[in-house]
Amino acid sequence: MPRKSSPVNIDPRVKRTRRLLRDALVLLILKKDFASITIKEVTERAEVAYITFYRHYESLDQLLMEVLDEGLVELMTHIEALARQSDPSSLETEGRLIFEYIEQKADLFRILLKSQSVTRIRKKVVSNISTIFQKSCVPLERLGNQVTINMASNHIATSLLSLIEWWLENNMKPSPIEMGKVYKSLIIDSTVGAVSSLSAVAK
Amino acid sequence: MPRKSSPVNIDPRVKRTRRLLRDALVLLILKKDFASITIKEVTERAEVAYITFYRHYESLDQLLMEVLDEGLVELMTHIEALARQSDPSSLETEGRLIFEYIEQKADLFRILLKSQSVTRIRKKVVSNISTIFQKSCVPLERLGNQVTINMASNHIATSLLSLIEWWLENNMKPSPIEMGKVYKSLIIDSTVGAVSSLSAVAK
DNA sequence: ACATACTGTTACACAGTATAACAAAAGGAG
DNA sequence: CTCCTTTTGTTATACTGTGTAACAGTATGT
Repeated sequence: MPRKSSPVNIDPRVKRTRRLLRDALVLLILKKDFASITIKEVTERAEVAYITFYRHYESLDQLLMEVLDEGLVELMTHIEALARQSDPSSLETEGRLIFEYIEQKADLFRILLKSQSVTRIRKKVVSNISTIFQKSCVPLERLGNQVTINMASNHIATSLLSLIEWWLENNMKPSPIEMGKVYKSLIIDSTVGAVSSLSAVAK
Repeated sequence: MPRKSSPVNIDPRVKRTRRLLRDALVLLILKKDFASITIKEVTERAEVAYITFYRHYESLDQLLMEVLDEGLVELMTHIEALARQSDPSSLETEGRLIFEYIEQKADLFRILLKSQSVTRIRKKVVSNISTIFQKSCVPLERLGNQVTINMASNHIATSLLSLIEWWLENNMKPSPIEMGKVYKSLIIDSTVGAVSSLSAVAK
């Protein structure tokens, strides 16, 4: 296993090999089911020796994680930045920007959602998005108890993922502008409204 | 492959073997990840010969499908029956009954949700629930266009699944009575409200 | 140009899949 | 109960993919 972190300068051969492996995996996932992909296939497509795979990764899962983390970090900072400016009047715009971003990176998202086969990844994504909304969605903090808030942010995260999945399967048919309205209405406003009504009953 | 359908009388040996294999798989799934389960393990736990597996199933996936279909048919008829009597005033009761049912069959549901690893199964479940709500949820039929209705029923189905998943992971902590309120407020009322507001804008 | 680090080739042990042939046991019809 | 059919068990085998090892070859940077 070549060293990776200590010196900031990574051997260009290592960089190249890892890029080849990541790209090969991406191409394969877009063509077939992740579960049916073998290490041999990846190394052949990447045109590196079979054993070279093991010199960088322990399993295909780990390689997949790296691929997704690459894009996921980017997505998260993007969504987080959008959520930070949670001006209620601009929620529709926030939604539009999310779906425009997805439109750009459609390939990555198809892979990410296909890879829900690997349940851990879905949970990680849900957990990340959930935390973001829990921190930034101001109205939720005031209303309701902790359990309700956990439930609500989990609801927002999973609903958003499902909506994205549905949208990609429908070939991104309603435009991002329309989806922005849907996002505001179906995901955010709905949830905030439900939490407040649930909390009102609790009092 | 022993014949199964033509005569209503199934050989008792076949019945026994298939039951042993199903039970063995269920026990194993509750203990470890489905992806790491081998056919050899299943046959050993079931105390049948290795090759006997292939005399009844083509793959572990197929066996898993049979196990889930068994319980899924039951769940679907249950939810459908509840949704049929969609008296708006009894939505809370409908929700309570769903979560009470899940409480009873917790093991089956843990397996079902763990098996989302097999993406096909999640899609099947979502599609089934989605269709049920699309048919029975009267308010949605009047409001909005077909795309919106598809999206909304998909939203209801995935949200319900996610909520069930969250509830099981939280050791079924808020009582079914509380979850009934959540179901009405967060899943149904929210969605209906959102659809009507989206449709109003469209006009 | 030289030591270092990475990559490629070949070989091997191992586990799981999938099939085949034959023997043994259990079920059903007369 | 007996006989024929069907199912199950045993053993053997080919195949594929995993994961590791040793050694030779190639690229990197100082």
